[in-house]
Amino acid sequence: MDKLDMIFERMLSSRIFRNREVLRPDHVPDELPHREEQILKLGAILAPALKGARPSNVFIYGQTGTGKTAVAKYVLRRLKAKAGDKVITAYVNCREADTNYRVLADLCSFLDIHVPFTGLSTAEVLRRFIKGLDRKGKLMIAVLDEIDALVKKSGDAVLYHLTRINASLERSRLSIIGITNDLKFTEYLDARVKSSLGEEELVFPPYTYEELKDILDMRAQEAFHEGVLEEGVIPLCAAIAAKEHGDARKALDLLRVAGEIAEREGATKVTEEHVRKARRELEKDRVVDVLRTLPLHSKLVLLSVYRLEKLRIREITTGEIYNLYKELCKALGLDPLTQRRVSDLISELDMLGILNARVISRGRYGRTRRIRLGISERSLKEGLMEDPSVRGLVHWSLLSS
DNA sequence: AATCCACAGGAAGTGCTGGGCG
DNA sequence: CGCCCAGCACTTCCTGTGGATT
Repeated sequence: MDKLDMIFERMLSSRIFRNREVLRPDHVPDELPHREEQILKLGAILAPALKGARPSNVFIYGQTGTGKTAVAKYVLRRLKAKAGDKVITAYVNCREADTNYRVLADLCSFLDIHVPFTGLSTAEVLRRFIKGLDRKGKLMIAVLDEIDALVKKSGDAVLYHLTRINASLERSRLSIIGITNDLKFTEYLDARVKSSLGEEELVFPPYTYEELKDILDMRAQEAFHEGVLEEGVIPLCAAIAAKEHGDARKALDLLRVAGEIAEREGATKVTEEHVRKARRELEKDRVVDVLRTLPLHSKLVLLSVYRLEKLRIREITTGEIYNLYKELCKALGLDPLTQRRVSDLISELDMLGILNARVISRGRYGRTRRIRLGISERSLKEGLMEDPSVRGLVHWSLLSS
């Protein structure tokens, strides 16, 4: 091995990580601690598939990072291993495929049916799906993950059709596993869909602090070299995640990023300080990432809020923002959007946590929203500076009066 | 008790994109 | 080719409202 090889080799062979992939959020491990009960229950529900019978539809509830997706994927994998070609398993993330059309198109792809990503009517895609599935003469088990996102955005029409599809199938059958982290969302569902989809229900409780520690311990053995984690690291990750509704994904993210930071610094050990840095970095990355990809007019709205805060305006309202926003548009030679639209943009920014907007009534002086910035000045600048069309305005906003 | 502000936020419609079908 | 479709960003028009002021 020559010197160059050694440089490459040092890069390649991490002193920290053995295999960081097992800390990634979409990794499904061979063992899921503290989910035995859910695994067995889901397995029991799906077991009839082995004899060619149609399992009941299942509804899975639980907060983010409680293992819903991992358990569903895990059980399906095991089932598939036993059943072989007799069953077709499908997984659709409804946050990504968040329209009726796309969900159906995604399902079709598991049957090797090509559908264009636009152009057909939804009814036509449904027809093709039914025809394609029936031709297979098999059972299909379809996981619809984050199903609440679909229903909130596009209604339950597709779910209605999918739950009734078995009536139109002669040789095949379809079972649906719906996953949601929003417990209240079934209120939006048609009663028939609700009862059909909820033939069986599974609840995933949040992980406790102790359980999170177990999960991290197990994964850390695979992910890190021996002895690189300082003693308090895993407890700290678990404690932070336990506070946020027992979110295992968060715990794993913290551990992974802490490791990455340690590696970048050339440290030989991962310390609690690395975890604290990781926490800050994860939060900042999230915000900056959202900011960067914001449409231009949302950025201008945001800059207006920023400017008004700089001017120490006591109560920033929709109207004040709109006035300033119009000026920014003029300065850039853009046609301003209507106030109605800007009001919606403010709501979107509120939902992203970038702004805090609260409806208040000032009596005689009307009903409006009081709006404040929900992120640090540093994140805001970092997120907006690289957009050439607003960079100048960021500087301008810094000047007072 | 009535008024009225400054909007919130629903409903419906428009124009455009990117694609299909016959 | 002309027409249709879904989705999106946006506009237009609208009704509703909490509470300080009259």
